[in-house]
Amino acid sequence: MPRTPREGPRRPTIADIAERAGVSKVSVSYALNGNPGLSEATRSRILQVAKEIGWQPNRAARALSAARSGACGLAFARPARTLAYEPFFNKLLAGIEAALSAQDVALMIQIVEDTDAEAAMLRRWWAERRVDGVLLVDLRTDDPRVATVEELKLPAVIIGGPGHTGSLPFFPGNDAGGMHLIVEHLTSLGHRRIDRVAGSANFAAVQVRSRIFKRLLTRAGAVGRVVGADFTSLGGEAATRKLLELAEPPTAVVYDNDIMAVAGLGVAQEMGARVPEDLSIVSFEDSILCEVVRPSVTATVRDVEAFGAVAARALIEVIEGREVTPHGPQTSSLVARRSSSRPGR
Amino acid sequence: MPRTPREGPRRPTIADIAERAGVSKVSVSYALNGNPGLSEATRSRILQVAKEIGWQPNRAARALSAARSGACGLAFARPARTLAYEPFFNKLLAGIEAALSAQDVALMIQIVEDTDAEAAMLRRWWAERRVDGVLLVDLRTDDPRVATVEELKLPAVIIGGPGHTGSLPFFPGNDAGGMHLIVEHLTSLGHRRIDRVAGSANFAAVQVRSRIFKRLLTRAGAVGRVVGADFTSLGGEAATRKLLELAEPPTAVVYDNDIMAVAGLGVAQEMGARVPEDLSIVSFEDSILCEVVRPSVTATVRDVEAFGAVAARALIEVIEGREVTPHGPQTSSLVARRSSSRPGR
DNA sequence: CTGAAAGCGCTTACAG
DNA sequence: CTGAAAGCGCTTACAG
Repeated sequence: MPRTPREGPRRPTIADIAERAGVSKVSVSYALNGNPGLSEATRSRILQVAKEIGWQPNRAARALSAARSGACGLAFARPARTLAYEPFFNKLLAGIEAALSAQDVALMIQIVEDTDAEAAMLRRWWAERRVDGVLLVDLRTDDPRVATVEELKLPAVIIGGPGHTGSLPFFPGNDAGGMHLIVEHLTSLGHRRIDRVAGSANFAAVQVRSRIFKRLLTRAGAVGRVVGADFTSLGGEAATRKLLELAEPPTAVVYDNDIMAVAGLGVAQEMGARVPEDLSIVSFEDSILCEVVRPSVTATVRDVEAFGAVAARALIEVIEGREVTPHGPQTSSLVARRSSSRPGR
Repeated sequence: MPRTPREGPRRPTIADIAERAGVSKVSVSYALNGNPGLSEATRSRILQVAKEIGWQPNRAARALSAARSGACGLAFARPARTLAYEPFFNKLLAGIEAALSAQDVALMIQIVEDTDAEAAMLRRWWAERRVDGVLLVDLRTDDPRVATVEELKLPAVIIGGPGHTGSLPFFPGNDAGGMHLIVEHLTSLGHRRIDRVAGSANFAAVQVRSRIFKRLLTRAGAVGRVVGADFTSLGGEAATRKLLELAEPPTAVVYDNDIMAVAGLGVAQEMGARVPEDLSIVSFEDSILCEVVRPSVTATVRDVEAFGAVAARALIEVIEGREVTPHGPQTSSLVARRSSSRPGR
């Protein structure tokens, strides 16, 4: 006895449309794809029938003949343990997703441990024709993904940069601008000893921030040290402790993300520092974390959703072989909250 | 001039394998799919060649002939504004993703505004043969998705329940158990007036919690009111304000998620209530938010990642037409932090 | 303006 | 144990 698969309603094909409209399958295909060479009357009749019977393209068939999957991929390299809390990722995902689905492109996602695993994943997606293009996030300074997509000629767009982007189009996250806002905020409050707890050093964005941070401090006649951490709360705590135990502790600390900033705040308070009187704290990247702690944390804000949407639309351009219009960095702003004030009061 | 598509390396097909191995394409297909009826020698030679030339199946071709996409879908109904902060979603996603990719199944995701849009999306995925099955999360009491997948006979698994699950397999999130832990914690501390700030009333899980909450209070000889909110910080704030302004304010409040709990904590403190001396606060659902605020917030914890993985594996069973082994609720535990103590001290 | 043919890369019966 | 045929549902040249 042949196995009886679950049936469910029948899914109409272009053959059904052709039959009902009294034309060939080819004409149906032409009408559906807006191909010229069909009378307006025929075309609209076909489209009418397609709508009536609720036809939707079989994606596999279309992909096979058109050599296009109609999907884009986002492989996200994060150690499993850092996954729970990711406002940046969520917003980015929402923006990408919205832009893609508006153009009827699906999004395929995969979470991997590191960028090497991600490069392997990209290779696999390519080999399986699963995706027409990919978005690359969290660009590293020595990033295997760039060479991989270049080699495969897989359409790709980098969310991040500049630097280390190879020949790929990239969308800078305004690291320089954000850092500028923060240093300006603190120096104008009177701070002259500003330290920074940086994210993982192999992130391209972190290097950009480090460079601009030094330059801005010098220009403002201030001094500052940079302690490396890894974007986690534990890293933020350890780095903060180290800084506050120095002979000449800072009057302000800048953190490369919200989670380290909030962790640093907790440690500072435990060590008896009053925030902001003894120590000002500023986070590069806003989130609800910065809002709910006491004192609330001053932070830079950027429209991450829009950022993701712009990059996703650019990827579609690349896939369709069009030129990508170069895009300036995201605009940032600074939300001054209770964790920053004039030093020593 | 024909457009020259970007070339890149060539992707080998089973025809290439067949040629190099000196067999027919059918034999290759048999070998690749572990189909019997091939000598061991032939099979291993074919697999060897496939590996050598780096063959990967063309997913579109396989999907078209096997009527299987090799992908599952997760459409996530959330108003855009609540998207930024979602530890539960992130953990669930990580668990689902890990389980699926371990079995070589891709994950397709889509973010939509509400469950009606999600039902429409499911219908579309089905019509396009984009997915072989779907995961349903955040089950509502009047959920259009259940009827939709039943009608389409689209394999589906519900993350949540019991109740409102129709004929579909479901994986309960242990709402009863979590609530039990919380009420037990508070009553054993001596609380007798325990209120609750509930999540959106149309969530099936919220209704389960409400029912068990009442029952447990009665059994413990305690009293309590339930104020509805919507899982957002604004909702949590308003509800808390309302409760604390009552003639007989509670000595403890239970919140249906971390974000409302933390928002409630802030409001309570602003209103002059000392936490936990005047008011104990407990969150149903732990997250870093509960850890970073002062006082830190007592919360119930469950292994959301494992939860997602179990459900995803069950979906694969359903897709393959096997019986789904019924699964008990997740195990929960309670992390007692600083926000809860004996009342009135 | 319209249609018959070929093909995308696989899998699934079926015959030897 | 092995292979030739047919077909999945589309699209893409090409001929009328």
